[in-house]
Amino acid sequence: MLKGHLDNVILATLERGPAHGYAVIEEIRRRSGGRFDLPEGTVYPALHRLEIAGLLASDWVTPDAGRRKRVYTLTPAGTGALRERREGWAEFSRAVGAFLEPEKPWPA
Amino acid sequence: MLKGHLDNVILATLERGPAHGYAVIEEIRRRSGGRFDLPEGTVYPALHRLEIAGLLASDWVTPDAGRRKRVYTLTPAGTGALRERREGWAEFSRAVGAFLEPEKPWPA
DNA sequence: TCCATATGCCTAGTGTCGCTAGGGTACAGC
DNA sequence: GCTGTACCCTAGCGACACTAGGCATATGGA
Repeated sequence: MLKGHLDNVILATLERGPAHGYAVIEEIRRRSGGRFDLPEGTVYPALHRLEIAGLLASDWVTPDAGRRKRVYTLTPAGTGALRERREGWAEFSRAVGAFLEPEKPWPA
Repeated sequence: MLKGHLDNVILATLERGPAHGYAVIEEIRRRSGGRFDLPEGTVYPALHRLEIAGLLASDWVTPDAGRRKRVYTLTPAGTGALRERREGWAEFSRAVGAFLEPEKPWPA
């Protein structure tokens, strides 16, 4: 469970270039060292949400070999949102860390 | 919003000693530098959940001056759970950081 | 040829979680 | 007396991600 940070992780994954849903799932699993093995029922609705929110755009691609794929690309709004969410994550993790990492108290 | 880490923060707060619900709220606000200003409707049900789960124990205290307070104490099970949750948080924040903090990739 | 597996997309329903919005009591200061 | 603060509680709601399904195409082995 990504506890509210699923969208951030998806946006960060697509920052490296467009990808279709299934590839996003594999990339997240790979890049997290297997920690985040997300079911499709989690990722596909999230991609739809992000597209409706204007942070992603999608195109259907029909390759010569293989199945049709829906390829998602980060929009400019998505890039901006990702930047803000990075800052949000930094602040959040620092604040929670102040409780769970006693050697790292909240900076005065 | 604490995104699934509310229980961890409460347990960590009570690690420093018993406290009643209202004091827990204030301590969390103080210790987070105002970042986590939790409504009572969030904290009280969480304390009840944690008590039912056996991680906290509570006693009603009637001081000479002032109102009755329900004071919560970490149980041994709660102390053990907090230790595990610390490790869980470390792993989680490292994994999310691998996406949102590009300078800190997932350790190989 | 047939079947299993992998690829690839999708949705309805559900449980958990934390918040909103309310309710109530007791004490202190104006 | 009235307001503000301390202190406790609950019902209901919305967001989120997961379960559990469905469906279609490509591929490789038996």
